[in-house]
Amino acid sequence: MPELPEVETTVVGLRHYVEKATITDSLFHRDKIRYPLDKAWIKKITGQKIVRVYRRAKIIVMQLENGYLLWHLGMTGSLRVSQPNEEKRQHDHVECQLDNGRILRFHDPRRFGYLKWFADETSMQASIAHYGIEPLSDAFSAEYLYKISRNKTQPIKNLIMNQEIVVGVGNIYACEALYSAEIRPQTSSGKISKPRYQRLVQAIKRILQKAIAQGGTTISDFENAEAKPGYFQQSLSVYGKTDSPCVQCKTPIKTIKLGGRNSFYCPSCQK
DNA sequence: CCCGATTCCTGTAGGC
DNA sequence: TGCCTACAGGAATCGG
Repeated sequence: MPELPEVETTVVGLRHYVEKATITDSLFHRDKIRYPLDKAWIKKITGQKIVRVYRRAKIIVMQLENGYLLWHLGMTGSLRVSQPNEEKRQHDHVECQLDNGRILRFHDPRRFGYLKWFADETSMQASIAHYGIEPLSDAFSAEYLYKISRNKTQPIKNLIMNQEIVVGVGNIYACEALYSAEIRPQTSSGKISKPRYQRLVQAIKRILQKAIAQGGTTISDFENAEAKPGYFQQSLSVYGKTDSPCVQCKTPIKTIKLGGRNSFYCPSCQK
């Protein structure tokens, strides 16, 4: 599931091939993925140079000369740059031909991802205005989480996965960070002390940074801009490890459902 | 306001 | 071996 590290890995990989390249043609192979793909966008983006590529939350933003393309990878999406001679694959829903010969391809078997086009910065910004702060910024601190969580009974895992509070943390990294911080995922966020939030914030930042350095996590679908998998799955301690011995204490890893999502934790290490 | 349930979707895994 | 069902979940939306 693409979370912040996978999106960041994709953006860094894309940059080299697509920044300063011009879109010469595009193909939409479906009427919609998560949201409708408007064929009128093709005319708008043809002939446009890709000025800049960056990440905001789990979104890949491509600034064009006359607007913005926003890509979301959803659950199983990837955005890659194919060589001119590479065949299109099944589930490649969007293709953009670039003037350097490469082809930008959006691949997404489950189609939870999306592409949106905006004509100006104001409308683009409005569409992402609900997003919270970036976890790798200085604004993401123990003080911030402590303050925002007072009087909340919501489980801490749900809180840190709430994209209106902090962006980019999904199921995998939420589980891993809570394990590292020795906090059970179901703990009431309002009952967590500031020192424990300090541990959690540091764990989130450290794990996200390490995962970026390892090119993200590939469980089944994720591939980077060059169609290569990540390596962070080797460093996972609890995610997907139901009944496996905890790497610290050998206690079997437990699974519970929180907010409809599987949550993995060590009942001995995490309190 | 806040919570959980539902929806979108297909590849994969497990049971029989 | 093959068929069927359950499950995975990001995020928008809906209902209590």
